[in-house]
Amino acid sequence: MATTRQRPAGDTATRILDVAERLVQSRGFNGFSYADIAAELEITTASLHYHFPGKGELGRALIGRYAARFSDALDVIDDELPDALAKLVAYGNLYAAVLREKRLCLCGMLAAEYHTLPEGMREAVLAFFDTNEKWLAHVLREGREAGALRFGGTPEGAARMIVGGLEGAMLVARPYDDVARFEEVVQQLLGGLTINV
Amino acid sequence: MATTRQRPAGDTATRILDVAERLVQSRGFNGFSYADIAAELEITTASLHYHFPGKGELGRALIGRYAARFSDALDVIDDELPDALAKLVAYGNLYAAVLREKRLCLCGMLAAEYHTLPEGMREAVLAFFDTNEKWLAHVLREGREAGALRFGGTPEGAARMIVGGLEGAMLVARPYDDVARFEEVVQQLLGGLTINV
DNA sequence: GTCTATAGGCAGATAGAC
DNA sequence: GTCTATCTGCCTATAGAC
Repeated sequence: MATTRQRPAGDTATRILDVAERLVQSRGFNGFSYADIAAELEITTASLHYHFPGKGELGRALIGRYAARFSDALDVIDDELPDALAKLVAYGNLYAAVLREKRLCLCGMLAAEYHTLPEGMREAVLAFFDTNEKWLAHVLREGREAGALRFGGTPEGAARMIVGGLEGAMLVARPYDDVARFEEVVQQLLGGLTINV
Repeated sequence: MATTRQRPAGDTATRILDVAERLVQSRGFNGFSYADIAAELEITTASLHYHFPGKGELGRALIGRYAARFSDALDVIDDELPDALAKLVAYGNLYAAVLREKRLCLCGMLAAEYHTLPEGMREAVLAFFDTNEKWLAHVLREGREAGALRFGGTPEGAARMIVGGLEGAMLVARPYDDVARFEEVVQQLLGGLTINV
């Protein structure tokens, strides 16, 4: 108990990012305003502009934090799970956890709004997908070489199918408020890659 | 040449829908305004409100027209193509045609913004997905019974994988402005359903 | 049907006091 | 760091003339 703490956890900038992140993932970047964040944190919009001068800066910070967190999760999966299929299942669970909070993947949402995003956010969205596809392609290649996975085409192609499949499954499942619908698709998707179909 | 025709095709309501449809599919429902449509058609926003009292009414009309057009396309596929795999390929081509115009599926875009949509639009979005999944499930079931397709799980589950996979592949491919990326995923996705993998 | 004019609200953003 | 106060612009929408 070194620091005197206000109601919610973290410093102001962190709390702003937390609220903004949830708003973007549930309503979209064009579906919320500084006023929404301010009201929830009981501060003024002027204070928000002190921490993040403009909405574009806030958006870039959001993607940066989200991508770093995701990247850490991939490292943990690599460290803790040996075989390829288990890694893919764990990867799918990352998405399922987001959907359970009635959110979309941050970058999936931003991909939909891509052409309206401020400069700087767009490149960050692409970098997120690039990182994910690269990680998946590596897992898929090793899995196929080890005889644990079977698929036609390149590992990169299969990686893009998985990213697209998971993003799309979230997109469609969320309006139904039905996580089972998502998990069913994941099973179908990964089942097509296992050796014993 | 019965009717005297202005510059663009169709009556005013149709032209409004055409422009609005493109704007929603490229920028999102929260990413355009009546002013955008008015400027493009060189009329005033007041005229827009004459044809569509509010943005919600416009949105509902957009989904209705889009769903009807899509449904017609499915009927054509049923009439013209006999075997299941050909139908699935044709189905994928419907999406590819949209992506080629740098758009998302109208209802895919609206699914992302789902929780910000006016009442009345949400149900229409769900109905669109329901229709598509039902059609796909029928094709998949018949294809499997005829020995043309092979997949684990239920036809409904496989149908949801296809809808999610196509929607997500579009979502991710569009920022890269790369239709080949989309087509690659479609091939991978449908390839997993054919008998000769 | 389309216009001018305008209402009323909310958006992102800034200056300057404390 | 957070506030009050304010600006400018855009948003959806309406009244009423033509």
